[in-house]
Amino acid sequence: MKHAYNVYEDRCPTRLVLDRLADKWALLILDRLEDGPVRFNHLRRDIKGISQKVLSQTLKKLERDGLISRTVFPTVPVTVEYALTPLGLTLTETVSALAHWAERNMDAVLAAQASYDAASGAR
Amino acid sequence: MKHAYNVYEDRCPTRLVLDRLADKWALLILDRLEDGPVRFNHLRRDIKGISQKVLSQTLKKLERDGLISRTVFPTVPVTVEYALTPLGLTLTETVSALAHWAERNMDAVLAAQASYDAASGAR
DNA sequence: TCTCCTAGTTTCTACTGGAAACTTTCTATC
DNA sequence: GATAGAAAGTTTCCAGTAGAAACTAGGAGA
Repeated sequence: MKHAYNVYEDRCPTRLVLDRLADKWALLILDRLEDGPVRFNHLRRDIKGISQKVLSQTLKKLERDGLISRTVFPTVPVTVEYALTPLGLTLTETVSALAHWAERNMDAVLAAQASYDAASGAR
Repeated sequence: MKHAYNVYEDRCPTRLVLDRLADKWALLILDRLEDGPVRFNHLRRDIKGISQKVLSQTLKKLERDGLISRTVFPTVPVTVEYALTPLGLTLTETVSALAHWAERNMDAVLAAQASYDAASGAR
């Protein structure tokens, strides 16, 4: 198994992937899809604060990268379902680890921010 | 163990943390610091393509969040060393998993992009 | 007929990223 | 003595992107 790729290199294509993953909304979408397929407006409602534009842009990018699939059902008002691909599935463990690290360590981060702000404010 | 925090909620402070971690440069910096303290210009040289402005901004934010520490040595031209804090250390496993997922799965992503572009280009 | 549902696109503004130049303090070199 | 270089940034400018809100389209239901 050769590892010709190196995230520290500029021109390296892994930078493009890292750019995609290093996106708050992309992480939340991937994490939300972990439990099964979800429709557009359902995602929109679940992921509080995301706009329709950014949701559709992000979904399109994730689909292009082969991380999620888009299935259209010709129902009455057309239904579109998004789901993780096998490739996307290999990512969710890492992604949810990141999201839940934030939940677990929130208190420590808030405390650090408070003491940092107190120190620089007193300057 | 209470989990009052939820990344899917808008106003939730975890969103702030997720915003910080969902940053290409922050991830690369944390990953680069995993092996020990590094100086400013050393980081700048190692992480190809980062600008001085963004490097200093990102370091400042990570320091504020308590993930890295900044130590100034009053040497001839002043030397500044950045290192992971214990809190930051708890993140590196996850962060490097993300960075190296990109390296491992690059080929699959590039293939997916190519077939996606071929399909939509033929439309 | 009026309104809501689906899944988006469009428009506008405000913020942020990246490139390049400038700052400051000291050492070493010509 | 003047010049250049290295450390760690800050400042300036421009372009691209995020977010908010309105608009599209084609039915279903009151």
